Amino acid sequence: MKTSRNTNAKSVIVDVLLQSDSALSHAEIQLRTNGICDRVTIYRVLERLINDDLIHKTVNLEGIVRYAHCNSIVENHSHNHVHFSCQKCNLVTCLLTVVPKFTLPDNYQIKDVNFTVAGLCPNCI
Amino acid sequence: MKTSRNTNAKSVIVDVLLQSDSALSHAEIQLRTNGICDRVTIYRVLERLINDDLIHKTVNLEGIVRYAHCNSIVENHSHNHVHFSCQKCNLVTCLLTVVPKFTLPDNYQIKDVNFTVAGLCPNCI
DNA sequence: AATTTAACGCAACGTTGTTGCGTTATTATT
DNA sequence: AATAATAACGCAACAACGTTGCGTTAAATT
Repeated sequence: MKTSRNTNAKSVIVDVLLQSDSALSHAEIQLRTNGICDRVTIYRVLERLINDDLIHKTVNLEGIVRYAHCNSIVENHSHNHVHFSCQKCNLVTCLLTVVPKFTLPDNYQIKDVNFTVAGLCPNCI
Repeated sequence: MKTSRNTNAKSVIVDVLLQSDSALSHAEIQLRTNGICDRVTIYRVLERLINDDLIHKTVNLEGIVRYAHCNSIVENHSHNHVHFSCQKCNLVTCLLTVVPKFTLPDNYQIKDVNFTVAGLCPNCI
């Protein structure tokens, strides 16, 4: 069985995400890790962290992928909350309390979800 | 005022989208238009069609952007329905009847929305 | 301390999307 | 129907994003 090892790159990237209160793109993470590792490594670490369920991935309306740390306080947490993408300051934030309600037709099997709402955040109104 | 002209590329691309019952990526549209125009033109036409509100854009969990024709039957239609992205057949379909309910905290101003649910569609279960 | 193998760096590549510019063709006007 | 204005086009070039292969490094286990 493949075990996930603890490496410098991994812990630094987790820290970067923990310290940020908005979701970060690969490029933004690369900036904040200050050349601690290769960009390919960042992609691979992010993939690993998603598998470990330490972070989750979200996509805004332009197709830009960002990553956010998971809410580790909640035990069996999921990622079905709304992500708000501000069109002015460009920050993407998790609205952990906003969980949309919907029901799919029969015979659809849900595995994952991405809810993004774009507009103006309170700071930019 | 800039008016949107009717061109061959535009009508062919609209037709391609009308004839498809799933949302299509730029690459998929390019294939189906069979070299009728340059790939840059496709991007520009798609942008125009979105402004004309003839099509809408959706992004799946991997950040792949796709386009779907709008439901022209409904007058003041919006695009707040769920898009289902099947992880097996890779088709992205509009579930026009599935409109999630949610309420944002105060002082958020919604401009646009993207709801994507990934999993297995009825054909692939 | 030695072994196993996950993780890494580097180079290379493919895809996606954008921009500038000269040319073409649609639409409006005469 | 001919002319004028300009939206749309093709082409070339480029930037950003993401992936893969391969030899090397360093965690974790024995």
